[in-house]
Amino acid sequence: MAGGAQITQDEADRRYEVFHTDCPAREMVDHVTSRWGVWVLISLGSNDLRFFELRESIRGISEKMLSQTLRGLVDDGLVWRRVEPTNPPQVTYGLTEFGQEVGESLTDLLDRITRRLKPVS
Amino acid sequence: MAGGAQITQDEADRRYEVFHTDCPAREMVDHVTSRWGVWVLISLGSNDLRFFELRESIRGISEKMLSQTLRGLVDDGLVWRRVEPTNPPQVTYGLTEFGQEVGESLTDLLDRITRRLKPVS
DNA sequence: CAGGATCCTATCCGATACTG
DNA sequence: CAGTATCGGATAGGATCCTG
Repeated sequence: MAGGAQITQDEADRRYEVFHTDCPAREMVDHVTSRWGVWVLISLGSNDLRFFELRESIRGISEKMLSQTLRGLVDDGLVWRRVEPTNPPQVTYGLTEFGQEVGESLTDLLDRITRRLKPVS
Repeated sequence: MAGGAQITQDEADRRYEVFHTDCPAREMVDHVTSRWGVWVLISLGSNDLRFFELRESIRGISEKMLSQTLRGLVDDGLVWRRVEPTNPPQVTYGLTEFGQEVGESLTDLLDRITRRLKPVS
């Protein structure tokens, strides 16, 4: 901070809106950064996955929370859902364009943290 | 996904570790993406702030959650805390180097979401 | 396989009151 | 100003059982 962050009043105003309780962006961020949403979005970043694949890749998640989280992300337009009417049924999830954008940020966040925590590895 | 994400087995293995329940990186991500942690880190990204400035800039946060969140972030090494022994006392918070890295990712995430939600503004 | 429904517990979190 | 302490309600989330 020493240098002093120079921002215009306009930028400050825009930023301030975001912190308002009923700001739609804030709500979306809260969804995206929810306990399990983060990991679903990161998981789907590298591959489309089926329900059980997600459950197995995200250690510790319950089926209830996985389906609940997925439903929320689909509603938010971050994740798509494709049902194959086979027997047994197959349901695949993947990221929409928006979801990919968001997922990249989250993966970047994870990478930065991982790098810090394991300097040598 | 259309292009197909090519990752090596090594990369896949490394990524997999992260999803393990007791992975330290995962715990850190959970802290960072906590309900209020996100907004504290983003707020401090542009300026060091005092307690009441944070409380006022993050609409809807209670004093309890603010101090609790700050304590956690300080413990994690993301935020520093400076006490001026004046009367009345002044306490200032700011981002450590690590906190700045993380904050940048979060700000980037917020920007992407904001841009999506207001295509024209 | 992919979930929905139910029950129940842990915790989050806000409101309020109090302290240095 | 910058917190802490306590209480109680809301909600997240796990376990289990059940279904198409």
